[in-house]
Amino acid sequence: MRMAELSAASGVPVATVKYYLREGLLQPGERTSPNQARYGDDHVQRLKLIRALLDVGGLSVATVGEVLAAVDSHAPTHKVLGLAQNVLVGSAKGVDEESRAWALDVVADLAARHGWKAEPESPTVAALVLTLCTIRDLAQAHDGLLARLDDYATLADRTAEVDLDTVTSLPSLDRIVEATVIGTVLGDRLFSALRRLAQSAESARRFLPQRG
Amino acid sequence: MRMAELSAASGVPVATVKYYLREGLLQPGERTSPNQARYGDDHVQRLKLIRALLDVGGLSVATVGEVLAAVDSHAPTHKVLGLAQNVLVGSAKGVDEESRAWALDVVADLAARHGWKAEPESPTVAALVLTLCTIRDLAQAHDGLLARLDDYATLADRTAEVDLDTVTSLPSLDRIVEATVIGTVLGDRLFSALRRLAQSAESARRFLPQRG
DNA sequence: CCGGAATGGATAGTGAAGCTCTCCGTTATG
DNA sequence: CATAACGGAGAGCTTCACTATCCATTCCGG
Repeated sequence: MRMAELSAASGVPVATVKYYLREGLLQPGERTSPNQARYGDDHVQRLKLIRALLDVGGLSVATVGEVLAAVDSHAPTHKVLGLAQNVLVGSAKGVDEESRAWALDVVADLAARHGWKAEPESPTVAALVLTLCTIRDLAQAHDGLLARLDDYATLADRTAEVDLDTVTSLPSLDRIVEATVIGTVLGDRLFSALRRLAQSAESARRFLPQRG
Repeated sequence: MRMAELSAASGVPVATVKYYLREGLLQPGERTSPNQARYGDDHVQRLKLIRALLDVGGLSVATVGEVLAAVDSHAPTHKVLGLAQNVLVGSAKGVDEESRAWALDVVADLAARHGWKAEPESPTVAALVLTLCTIRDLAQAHDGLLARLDDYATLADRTAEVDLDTVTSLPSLDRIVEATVIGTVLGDRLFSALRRLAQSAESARRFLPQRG
């Protein structure tokens, strides 16, 4: 398969494929001459994954590069997931030390109650801290939301169980990390859409007059 | 409060405040002269909300403008939430008709089983359709994930109940829509971080050797 | 085996987004 | 009354994700 065919098979323009090659998102094809290369089905698959992470997952090209590099290097799964979480974080800038300490405390408590391991340096914890600080600063639904953190955490536990069931039901252990990345990034989008539909229905159930 | 103080109080640079004024995200201050204005605490609050939606929520300036306009116009809550969902959608371009029909079918079934109302034109359904089509196209965890859609939907129902509990526990009905927006946008980030931590713990529980 | 098309690779350019800078004439302030 | 800050408008800047143009080399149909 050559460039034009790869482009046709994946739906990604030739110029864009070249760009992904330059950025290291896509591994170079197998050389057949000093300046010719051949591509395979795995390149098509990889391109689809890249587009999914970019378009649906909303990751940046740089983040996709890091995630894919981690996937290819057979890094531990949790590390890859942490990188995928980088969607939003950017180092939690602009949070003052007092808020940060408070949030870390909240997270530590929560983690202890739910048997989680919350390392303060992980991107996930950073994201959580930033979100908690922002909620606190906005103050609107502050205590109400914090009082229900445990409820959310319990639901997160259940969701994670389903996530792991999904992943472990996969046949090929080879692409399991890749599938986990897909599940994580697209799973977030999926769940947030489902949650919105459920909110709508629940809201109607509570506030609209009963019929029937 | 004048421009410089507003900037100091909110942590947003003067030039950026002016930019948000131009874009209509922030309502103009109260005029004290033909070309002087005064700002209040609500402007500070609004600026914090804008930054939260931009930085943590990841919405675009244009989307924030639409969401805030909807909030200010006392539009129905579900409409405001639909707008906030626009984070990712962009019209679900590039999905062929067959995939689209399949996904709509899946969503309709799911909605029927869970008592949801899924209008095909809503941004939420569009987001769901795009995500489902992408998952199907990637094929990796395809059937495994689809087989567990109902599980996720059930968890989404539970989450929505907690969401509604949080919102209805608020005292001031005035800012309830605003609080709902915050809860929705930041709630997604919050839940996804919790889910990641829970996944990590669950993964360790299943795959690491027991200790103790 | 020859000539036009396609290829890999490099460099430069494009357009959108989100600010940021500079001016300007006016107005508050010590 | 000087000077600093103000509101407002426009242009400029930077980053990001592509996209377009070149070029020398290589493939491929006749």
